[in-house]
Amino acid sequence: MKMDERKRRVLLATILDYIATADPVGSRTIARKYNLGVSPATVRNEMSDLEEMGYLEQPHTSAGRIPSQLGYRYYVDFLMKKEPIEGEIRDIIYQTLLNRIRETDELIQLTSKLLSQLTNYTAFILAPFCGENTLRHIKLLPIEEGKAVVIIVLDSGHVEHRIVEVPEYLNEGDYAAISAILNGHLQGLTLEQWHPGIIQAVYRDLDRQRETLKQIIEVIEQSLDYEHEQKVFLKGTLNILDQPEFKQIERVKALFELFEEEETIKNLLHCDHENGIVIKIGTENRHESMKGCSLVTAAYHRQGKVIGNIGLLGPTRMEYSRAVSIVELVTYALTDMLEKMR
Amino acid sequence: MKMDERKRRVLLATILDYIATADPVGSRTIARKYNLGVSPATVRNEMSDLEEMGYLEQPHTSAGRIPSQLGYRYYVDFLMKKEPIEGEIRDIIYQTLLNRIRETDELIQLTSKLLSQLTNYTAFILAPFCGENTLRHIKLLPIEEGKAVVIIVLDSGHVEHRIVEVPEYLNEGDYAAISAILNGHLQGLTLEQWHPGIIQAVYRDLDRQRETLKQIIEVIEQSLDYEHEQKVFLKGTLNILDQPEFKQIERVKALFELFEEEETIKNLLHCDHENGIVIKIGTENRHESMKGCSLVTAAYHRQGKVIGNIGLLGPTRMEYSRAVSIVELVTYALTDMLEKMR
DNA sequence: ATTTAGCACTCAAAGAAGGAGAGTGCTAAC
DNA sequence: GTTAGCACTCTCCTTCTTTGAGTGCTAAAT
Repeated sequence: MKMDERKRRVLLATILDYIATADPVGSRTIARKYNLGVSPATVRNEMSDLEEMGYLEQPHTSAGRIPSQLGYRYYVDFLMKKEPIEGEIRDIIYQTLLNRIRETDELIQLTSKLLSQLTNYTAFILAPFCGENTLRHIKLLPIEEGKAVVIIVLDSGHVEHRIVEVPEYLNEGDYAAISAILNGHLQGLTLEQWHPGIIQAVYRDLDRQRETLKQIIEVIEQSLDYEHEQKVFLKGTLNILDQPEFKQIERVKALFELFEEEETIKNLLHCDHENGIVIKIGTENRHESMKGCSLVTAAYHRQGKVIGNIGLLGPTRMEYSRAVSIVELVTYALTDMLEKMR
Repeated sequence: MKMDERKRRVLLATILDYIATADPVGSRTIARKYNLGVSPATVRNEMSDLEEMGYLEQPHTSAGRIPSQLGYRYYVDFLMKKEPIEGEIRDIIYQTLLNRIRETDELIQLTSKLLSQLTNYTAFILAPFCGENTLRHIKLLPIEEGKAVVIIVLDSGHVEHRIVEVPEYLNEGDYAAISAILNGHLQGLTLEQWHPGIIQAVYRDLDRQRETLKQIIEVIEQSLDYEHEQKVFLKGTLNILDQPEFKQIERVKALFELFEEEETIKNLLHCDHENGIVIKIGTENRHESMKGCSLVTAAYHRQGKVIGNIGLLGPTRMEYSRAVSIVELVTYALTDMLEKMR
């Protein structure tokens, strides 16, 4: 069977109506509301064809039709028009974010909240990945007898501190010496560039403090490694509860449990964004609990390189056009803001 | 009407059975399962009396009885025996926590997770409050052109860092000078002890860097103030979904929304713990969304002073005896751990 | 004066029966 | 190719009935 213009119009009308009402759509409704200029009977024939082609399905005979996963896919790929987003929303986004470009984490936090509020779906953001981290600067500062804090400054500009235990007899000179030696050996290196020789060189230069050095090296390692991990920000989970397809607690629970698995979320968001936004519908997400959910994902950039991802999760019946427009807008805004923070 | 021994036994049996099954309890069940040595008819009379006294209620005539809020209250105050907790659980608690006494936040995080896992309810912990924070030490370190990090060490041992923008022309001497001046004026003071004179003194000593100082003073202020705020740790929210009383999405949503209001949670947990554990049943929590929920709370101490609270939230039909025992155990363990961390 | 057996009564939950309504598929006419 | 007409299907809603658990009351037993 071949797709023709009228079939496309019927499919589009069915999908739009179902997205708006969540009720199976009948031939009468379509003929009346979406003035196609044909009678319900004709629409009926077309719908029957569309069902045979796999784009529509019937919950049971004598209910209307609902879009199948394939139907949504066709819609998203060929029929959907991007919703023109009012300048108002663009303004809201920029105004909300512009005042908060001090700390990356805070910015991401805010962006994900904004995204979920604008759409009433659930927003994910993968925090910016700054490539292999190299160590710019280390400093060991005393805080009290037996305790010190290691300040770790990464090349990305990220700063971190960790508390370590140190011998009580250390004096100011010792602190300075330890800092200097660590800087001397480790500055400018990524974790991958470390090798036993370097660590041994550190110990050789200051063997008296072997125990302390060991601890510090460990926290630096953790820190380089940790920053290498992309944090996941998640907002608007409760929006799910407003969707009629999530009336049964079991589905909600399954999904919420999924939300707690960071690794899974990352995998869901990591896909090929060469050509911009990617939409994954229902089982395309390859995850039992995601059945009935769609995910709109995008990537944001720095200097032309992908550094993080944005995701928006809703029911398969989600308002794709609006979702895509807003995700796009938020992605641009975030890219902008991160550029400004440099 | 007077409470007598047999009434108490009937009430206890009803409550225990209802807690175990979540089904209204009939006279037959009680007479049979909880061998009181009397016939169902007698039990029926007693139950009727207990209903009149307000301890039991009927969902409808010809259902069994369920405990009223007052019934639970009587149970908790007079009938409940603490469940003897096996040493096994004590061991689990200590083993889990002992390896993690490096960072307070991590310890609290882990403790709340543990509490929720052991009980299958939702666990809250208010992070330790360390009294008015005084500033022990400040240090300003350069990180890159135009950026520096302020390291703030509080008297509680807590360390924090914040990034500030600085003029690009600052040299090493300037950094040292700024650090020294700030330390000189602000060391050992709480936020309350700050006054305009002190701030002016800082500016007088280093007026050239007025802009930088202003920023730094602001972050110190934030930091002292922020640490003054008690963070709320929340774990096991999804456990709620396993309870039959939370079949309707609306109730779940109301409760989850409550969970996002930190202030409200704090108010719920802050109550008079002079005599140990406090149990608040249903509307005793004075919060619409908490209808049908009970909260077992406790306080943990340092040097005899309350520094934080622990809460466990379940349905009013919760296993109070087990909950209380475990909350008690976890509270002791946490107090212990924090003592060791000093 | 309690306790208990007996029995009528009540009520929710579960099932059965019967429209109503929305929607379909097919056929025949346009 | 399109459409009117019509029989048919299936869910949903309502109403009715049945079932069973559990009660409350009364009168007899202890």
